[in-house]
Amino acid sequence: MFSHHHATMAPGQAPNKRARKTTAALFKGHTIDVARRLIGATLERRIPRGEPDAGTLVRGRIVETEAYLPLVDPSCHAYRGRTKRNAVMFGDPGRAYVYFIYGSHYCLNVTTERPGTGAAVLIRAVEPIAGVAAMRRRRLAGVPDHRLASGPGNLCRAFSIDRRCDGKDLRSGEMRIIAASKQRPIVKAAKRVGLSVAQDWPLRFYDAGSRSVSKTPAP
DNA sequence: AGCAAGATTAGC
DNA sequence: CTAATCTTGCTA
Repeated sequence: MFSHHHATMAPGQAPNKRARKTTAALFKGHTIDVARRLIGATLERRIPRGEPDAGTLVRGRIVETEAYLPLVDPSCHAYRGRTKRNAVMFGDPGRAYVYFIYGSHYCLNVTTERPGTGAAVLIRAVEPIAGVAAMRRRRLAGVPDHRLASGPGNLCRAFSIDRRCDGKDLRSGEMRIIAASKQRPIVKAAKRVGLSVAQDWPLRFYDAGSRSVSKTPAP
């Protein structure tokens, strides 16, 4: 079916040195920089076997993120130390940290900072690029294309992301993030959503020109 | 073992 | 504005 020279290369991965290098650099540096840099990057996922649309490549352009800072941020899941749930936050950067919330939703994060330091960036919304039909099948009827993966829970639903994805390396494989190759969009900052502490910290970043940015609750 | 809270969402 | 829904982590 696929003929790759390297066994670790995932189907659909560009065998391009420059692209790989840029992608590796995506997760380096401070959490806030990573959060900004992720705007305009591509989230890509291959729908797992045994599910509807298995094998389909689903893709979206990241348009909204939130930074959860190391050490000083009381709203960061790592703030009160390492637990079973947040363990991957304390591991290597560039991994998926996926958690379950409110009894029904998953949220996808990218781990940041060096091993031993817990921090992450929440991916809040992507603009669908490919696999729109597969996304739609997972979502409620009547949702317009541009809102299929808008909001962290909706995004995970559309991309079939759940706790099985926790700890996965996002640089390659069936779920990965590819750095934006061309120009970066205008990135604006705002308060993070849904918090009870550190509510005013301007650590939410979004593409001001995208319709796929999530609708935020009124202040 | 029991319990309260939660990085959300859809529906009224 | 609020109910839904259940895992996690903390306390006893």
